[in-house]
Amino acid sequence: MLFALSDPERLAIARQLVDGPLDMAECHLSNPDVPKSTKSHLMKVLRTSGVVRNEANGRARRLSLRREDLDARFPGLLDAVLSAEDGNAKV
Amino acid sequence: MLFALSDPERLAIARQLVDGPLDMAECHLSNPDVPKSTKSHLMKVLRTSGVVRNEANGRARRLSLRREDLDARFPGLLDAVLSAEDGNAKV
DNA sequence: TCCATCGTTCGAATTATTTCGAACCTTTTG
DNA sequence: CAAAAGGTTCGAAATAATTCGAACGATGGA
Repeated sequence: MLFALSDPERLAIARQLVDGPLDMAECHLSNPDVPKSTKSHLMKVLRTSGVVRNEANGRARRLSLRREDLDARFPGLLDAVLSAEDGNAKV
Repeated sequence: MLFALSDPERLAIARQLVDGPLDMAECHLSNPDVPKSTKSHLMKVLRTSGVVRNEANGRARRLSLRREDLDARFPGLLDAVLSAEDGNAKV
């Protein structure tokens, strides 16, 4: 999990999900030109590390933070990570 | 910082320093047979990411957690990481 | 002084991550 | 039904991180 969030792009994704689920297309990367396979891979890392959920939603994909699971397993960690340095710093 | 702590060995080192500074030789790795250059490199990652301090102490090296600095920059993060899952889980 | 101790740094080899295009799948729209 | 939209997966190439031995530096003791 720490590894998944140690990448700025992945951390930024997690931050976008803090206010509720988003369809993949609504999740923005810092560089809007990365190919979809790359974006998909970023999601996969977040997914396999247990940070996000990724369920089919029509032809889209609904992404959501796995808050409960994470808070249960690592209390305080997610909050600390997501709030760290107001989102603009290397974490 | 998250990256530095996302490695189990480095996290274990950080945990050993939570109760106070230690000389490098007193810091134990899960595998006691790793060469010193490898151990030194692990420390370097922790050092350059700002997690630990490493000052000369005679011919030894005194390692210490940079608690204040880290708590100031990432409030709650260190505590959450260090206490997560009682130290035995992948974080 | 000379030598052993405790670590660091360097470079090369290994291993792991990231990145991207192409092929593919499913759902929606025309 | 065909084609477009939205994503996933696979494989290969490029990057980055880890690992280790060897060479080095400083300190402390004989």
